Amino acid sequence: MPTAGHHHDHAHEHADGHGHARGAEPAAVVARAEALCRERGAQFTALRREVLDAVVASGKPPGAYDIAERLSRPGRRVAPVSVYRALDFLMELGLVHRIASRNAFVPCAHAHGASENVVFLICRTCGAIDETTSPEMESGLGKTLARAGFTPAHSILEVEGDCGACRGKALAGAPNGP
Amino acid sequence: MPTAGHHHDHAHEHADGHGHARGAEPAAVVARAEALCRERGAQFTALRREVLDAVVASGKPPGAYDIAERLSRPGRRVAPVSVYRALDFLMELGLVHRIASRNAFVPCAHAHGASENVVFLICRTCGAIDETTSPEMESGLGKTLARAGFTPAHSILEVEGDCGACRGKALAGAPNGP
DNA sequence: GCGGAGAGTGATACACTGTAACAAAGGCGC
DNA sequence: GCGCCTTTGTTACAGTGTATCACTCTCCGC
Repeated sequence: MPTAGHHHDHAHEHADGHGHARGAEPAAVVARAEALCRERGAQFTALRREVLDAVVASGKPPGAYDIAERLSRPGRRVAPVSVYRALDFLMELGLVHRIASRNAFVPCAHAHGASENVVFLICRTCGAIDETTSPEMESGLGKTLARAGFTPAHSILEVEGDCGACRGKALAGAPNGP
Repeated sequence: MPTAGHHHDHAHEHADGHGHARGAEPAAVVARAEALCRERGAQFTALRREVLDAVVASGKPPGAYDIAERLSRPGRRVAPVSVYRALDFLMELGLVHRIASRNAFVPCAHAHGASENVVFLICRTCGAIDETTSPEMESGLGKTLARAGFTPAHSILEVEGDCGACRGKALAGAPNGP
């Protein structure tokens, strides 16, 4: 699908209170990116914008090579290494996260700067990756780390399972009852 | 270091109550492996034992290619693919875990079967990876997942930071006070 | 405008990580 | 022994990420 379809498979609205839309408007993301770039004296170049767009618009989190392919057309080849550089930059800005268990990238969906610890919900059925936070989890983890004498710098928490929408579909389609 | 040096860099004892030694005796690990294999009618072959030994004995969590190199000698080459197969097998048995953020493998250090959710503490200084559990974190996370309507299958939680020993050393060596 | 410095990109090559496919060897029950 | 399955060997390949160097572009001071 060469056209930027921007459809979001995960239809369940967030029930908790971290207040943000998962499939944020690309325009808003771009605006934030420009602000962050100004702030640090960096450039929000065409390539970086295109890579960010690709991550935001993609239905399922793309890999770096997917993005490279997506941005390449006859007459203009974008090498994976360029994509990696752009992704590194966007990750430093906190606009993009890397999913270690999938080698994929997702747009950051929370107002960055508040809490550094996020939880990724990876649906093994539809492949969508949702992002949320869990203050309770965080405090519990903090206690455990303190007990172990470990000073955390950053952490990754990725949960694989079934999102509400897919679980609903599976139950509706299955012959055996819930 | 071709000899199985089995030194453990992380000297801090666990303060919590999940009661197990991190650098478990290889003999005990092997015994458990044999029991698990009998249980499922699988074979605990020489290769699998060697791969398990390599993971247990290694000071820092090795990658698959490290293990392959370690097991290879002039006259006997162990291909990475063989190591991957052995590792997959050992992971199914729950004897080995994979660290997604490092592409490395660690021996499972807890009495497997109790709680499936473990926390990996990755020291960015000495590279050692400790494993623990956090029931508080788990319950907090469970609430968040329930709120989001997400049904978890399994999750990975990897915290990078400084272990107590390394942090102590850093403070002792640094000119500026704590 | 001009020129230098640094940021950003292109391009190639390479290292590292993991898997597919098929053949060969070994264990186990009969 | 024979058939069947598990396990391993071997080769080739796909996927992921980095190193290096050259080139372009932008910004900034002059």
